[in-house]
Amino acid sequence: MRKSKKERQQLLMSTIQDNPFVTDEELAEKFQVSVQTIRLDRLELSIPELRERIKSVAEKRFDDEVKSLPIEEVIGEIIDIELDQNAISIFDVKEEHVFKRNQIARGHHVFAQANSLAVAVINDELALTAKANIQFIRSVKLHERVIAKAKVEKIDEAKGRTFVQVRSFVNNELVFTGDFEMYRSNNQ
Amino acid sequence: MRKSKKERQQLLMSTIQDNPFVTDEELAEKFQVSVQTIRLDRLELSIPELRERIKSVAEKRFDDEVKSLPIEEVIGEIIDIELDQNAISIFDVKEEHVFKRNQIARGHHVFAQANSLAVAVINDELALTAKANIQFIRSVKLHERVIAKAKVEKIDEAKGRTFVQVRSFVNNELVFTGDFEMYRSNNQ
DNA sequence: ACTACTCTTAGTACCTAGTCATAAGAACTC
DNA sequence: GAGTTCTTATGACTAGGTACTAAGAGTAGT
Repeated sequence: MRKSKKERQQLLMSTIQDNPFVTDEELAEKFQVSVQTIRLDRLELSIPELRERIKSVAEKRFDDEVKSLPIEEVIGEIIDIELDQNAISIFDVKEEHVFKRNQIARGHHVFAQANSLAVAVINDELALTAKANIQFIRSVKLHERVIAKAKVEKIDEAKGRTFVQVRSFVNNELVFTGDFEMYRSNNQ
Repeated sequence: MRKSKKERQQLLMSTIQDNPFVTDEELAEKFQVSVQTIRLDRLELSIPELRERIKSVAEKRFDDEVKSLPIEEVIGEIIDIELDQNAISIFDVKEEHVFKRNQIARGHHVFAQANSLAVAVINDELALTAKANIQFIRSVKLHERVIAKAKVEKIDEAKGRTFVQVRSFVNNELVFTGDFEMYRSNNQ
């Protein structure tokens, strides 16, 4: 037997939701009603026509592409630096940095902030990370501001190594520490 | 003066490439030719009509979504996984991952691949990194393909910790190792 | 100068997947 | 049986095309 109007419209919504590429004709066939009925339904439910639906899917994809490019680029903003001594950077945790399920920042973003600060503090053309010993003390959540402080512990000119300690805080609470052993580029 | 046919078709290609949402009429206006000429050009260049272009953009987005839902949270692409045992992912180093000056991959990308593989291999709602001991053995360069292999070393049910070792290779050469101590979410 | 050829433009018929408006029949509810 | 809602049909119109035919403009070869 054919469904009631309400039932049909409910199903119509979810059908289009998970397949926006379906035409009115296909829907009419599916629900055993006329094409006109489907169109009335869409009108009542404010569901745009096939072509508009496809277009908006395509546009969203375009937006996403523009958005996801610069994410990897910036790993915190350096607000203070004294080369070969210390440096401070801030990093605001946004939607794109957290696990969706629990809003906890993914470890590699917190690491990336610390690591790139360790690279920046070194007064050299370019430093590379050789080793790191890191510890995540407590998880960082969405919208928290992480302040990373790097301190150069020791410079071994002979071996071309520099040891940097980075501590990251949220509201003065320690959330991460890392001891980095860095190559100096002249030794690379 | 108006461009030659070849020039116009070259430009037409790139114009549509970076904005598939442009109509023949807009193109005709842009190149100061008739709509029919644009259509002949598209025919010669095998460029589909606006609606087909939009549709294919939308479809690609859909494909991506299906593909990227389970993997999205992982840096690099997982190609093999046995939960609580081992996993393998590949990560191609592109322009956006390297220092411009020397084409060497930034450490945090290599770390991110290893770290997220360590998260993925754990058979649990969600794992978090507690500690990590990492070593960059040799630098990874632009266009190299990093293959990370994660191995679960020990599961401490009582403490809710899992120990994972990750080794990353480029052409069978070890470039990175990391020992990760992971929280299990039930203990979080 | 005439022919041959490419390039461009115009026009017609047709298509899909719709919109909007009007009308009328069918099915329920009071 | 009347009133209301729901469904279907019909006609006119739209965007953004395809496919095809036809004709004029410009250039090159002989």
